[in-house]
Amino acid sequence: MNKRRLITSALPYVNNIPHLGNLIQVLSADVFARFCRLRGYETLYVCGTDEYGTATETRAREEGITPQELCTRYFEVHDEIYRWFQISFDKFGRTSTPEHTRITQDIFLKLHKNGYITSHTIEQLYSEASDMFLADRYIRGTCPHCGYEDARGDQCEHCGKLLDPADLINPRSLVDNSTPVMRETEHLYIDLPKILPVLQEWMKDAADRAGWSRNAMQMTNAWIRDGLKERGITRDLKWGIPVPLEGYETKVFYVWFDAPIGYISITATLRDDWESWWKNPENVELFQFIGKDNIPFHTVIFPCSLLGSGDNWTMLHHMSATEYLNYESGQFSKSRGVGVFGNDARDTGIPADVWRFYLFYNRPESSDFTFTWKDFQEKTNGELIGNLGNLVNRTLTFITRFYEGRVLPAAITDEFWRPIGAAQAEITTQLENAHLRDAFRKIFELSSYGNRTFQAAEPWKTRDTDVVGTHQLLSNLVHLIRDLAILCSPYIPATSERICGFLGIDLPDWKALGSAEGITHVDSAAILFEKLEDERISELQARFSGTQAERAARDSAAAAAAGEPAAGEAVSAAEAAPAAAPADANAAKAGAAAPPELPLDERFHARVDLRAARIIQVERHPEADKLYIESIDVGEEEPRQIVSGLVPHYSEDELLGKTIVLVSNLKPAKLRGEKSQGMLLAASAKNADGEETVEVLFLDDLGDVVPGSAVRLEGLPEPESFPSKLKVEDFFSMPIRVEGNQVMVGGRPLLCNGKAVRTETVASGNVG
RNA sequence: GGUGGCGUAGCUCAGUCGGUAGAGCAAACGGCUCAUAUCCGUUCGGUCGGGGGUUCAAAUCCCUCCGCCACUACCA
Repeated sequence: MNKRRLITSALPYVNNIPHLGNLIQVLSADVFARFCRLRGYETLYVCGTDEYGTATETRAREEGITPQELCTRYFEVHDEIYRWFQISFDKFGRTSTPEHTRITQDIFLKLHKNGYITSHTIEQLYSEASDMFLADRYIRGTCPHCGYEDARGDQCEHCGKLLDPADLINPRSLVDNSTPVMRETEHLYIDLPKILPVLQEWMKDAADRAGWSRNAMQMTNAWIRDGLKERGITRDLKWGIPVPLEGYETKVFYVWFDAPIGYISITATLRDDWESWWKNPENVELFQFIGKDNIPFHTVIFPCSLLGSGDNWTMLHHMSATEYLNYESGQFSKSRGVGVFGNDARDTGIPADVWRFYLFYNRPESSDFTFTWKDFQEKTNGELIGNLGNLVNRTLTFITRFYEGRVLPAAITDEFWRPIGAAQAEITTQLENAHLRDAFRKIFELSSYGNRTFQAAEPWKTRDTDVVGTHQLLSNLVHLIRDLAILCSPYIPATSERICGFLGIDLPDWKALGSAEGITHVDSAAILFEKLEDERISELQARFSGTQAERAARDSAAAAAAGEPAAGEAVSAAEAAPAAAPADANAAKAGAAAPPELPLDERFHARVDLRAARIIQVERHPEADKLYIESIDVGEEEPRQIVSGLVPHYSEDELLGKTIVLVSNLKPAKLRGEKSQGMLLAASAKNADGEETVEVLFLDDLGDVVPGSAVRLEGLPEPESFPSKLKVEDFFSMPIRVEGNQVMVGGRPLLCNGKAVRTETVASGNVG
């Protein structure tokens, strides 16, 4: 009677390592799949790496290996991480398989046959030398905006502007160094507007039947309301699925078209009867677990591909779209390497079940959630250990110690079990709806109920006066623990198995809930989890702060600066905060409320994040007389661009290679069209004739100043974080003075590397 | 710029169809000793981002402003 359940989680792009935020989707589907199996549904959970596309092709080219080799390498990284987290895939596959090619081409050909494919001719750069069209990234040339000579075709790394490769001056091919020419090329498009009526027909009952999350509905409706457009589905690449159509032999499908088809093809690599899952809507329900950034692809584009093919596909039933997991005061970021990644979680030595516990206890189900190490510690110690772990431990040790481990049969009493039955029914319903977090919290309420009962009955007092009654109470609790093991097992499977081991049973299925049979004896009991101690948490928090590049820099700096441990500490603490710039609510409130009351020096210190930075490139602003555009190294992964009005005062050579003081958390601005991510500090004074003297604050005389080092006021503690987008007015409202060649704010000298920042020519004046 | 989201207790988050603002943690106090300094109970704590509107009644619906985030755009 029950339908079979087909479960997917979003295919991770193979090119990078998943962080905790990404893992939530995979883990969510895992919990749901484990629950479905325990409830007796015939269940299939598939996932795998999404491998085709420009990103992997380019990366492989850079590393001098084939895309397939690159993908295999990364596939193994993914695979290993998911294994460590005990994800119970029926199949974790990949998209670079013959099955994938076959099914993708089949769907395409049917779309084509049904008139849902159009073609348009566009102009694109072409390499005559290599006889191929060039993807945007394979072209470099001079940026028309900033004059940078090595700008990439899709975006200039120097000024950050998005480019059309056709705009590049003197374009050249990265493949063969030839000069590409414009040539017409024809690309295929999927005609979404034409499929729309079919989509709407399907959506009419699909969405409310399965209760899509609100954000999924909103986004989908907004998409459709704003009008669907034809979307290009081909690219002039090699690493992809060939387009099986005459005249398109040199093209492949664009990765977003084939990626979701991976769900299907990966199933096909697992079993020959894959169509009994994917072309069987009468008997199969499809549950998809994704992040909210992926919603339209799964509710609009992919369904359109399937519907347009005309086959009788198993369509999306339930859509579970999680919100974002943020990290400490910022966001997880793959590109910047901020946060805790799958391999990091493993390297902490904290067991997978503890991570699973925390991620589900706080699953961002209806709004974003912020991961903090402190909260991780509190929830683990308080809830997982203090509540569940303690109930298991106190009950089992009690029954072992005072009853030789014997458990009474038929220990059911209505008073004890009725609330449990009600709670279990609720938990089951919530799990059916994939409300994984609410269900999990309810399970912990049930555990708390056990602790409360234990406490109220005071068996340590009654075991002599009411021998049988007390033994019965404990037996009841043992059966409750058995139930908790069942309920928890989708979330923390290894722990459930251990608990069952204590009880001398195999993990029962869902039907065993509420029964008093099956347990006669407690075999053993052991501590389930180690507490997370303060020192360990502080250590992890420090270790995983900042970007991965900063972590590496910190490690090497720590090694180098062995003689100055204190300074090393200060630097690492300083780097931790500003990298994760976006201020959390607390910091924002504090920042807004505090300044007027604080004296100038403290206010400045709390708000302005000054950094040492090295000028690595200087050039004139093409559209301004006084402005230089500098590229500077602030110890971050990417150099920053700043613009400063120093042309009348300094030549390019006088600036190049120098180390300056940067206001690093200034809100970025555009000066004459050029992005400026910060401001360098310079002192100025007027001489007797009214002429202005300007002196940039150089740090080169202060010894080896590492780019990115903090520049701080003397004698104030390092702030925990800074405002991320300090307004210019704010900054200028806090005057920096030079007095006696010493740079001061509110009477306090400015230090870098433990030495005072000094001027040479400007003995007194203002800095700005 | 467009689209969507978010802003609720010190912290992290719930709050359904408009009907007396909730939980957990933290803090303070009390109790217990089977248990990993664990557990149980009590208390404290909010101008629901600001302002306006609709309504007998607004965290909830409408308008507007502020702040933050994501996606997107030949915006700079």
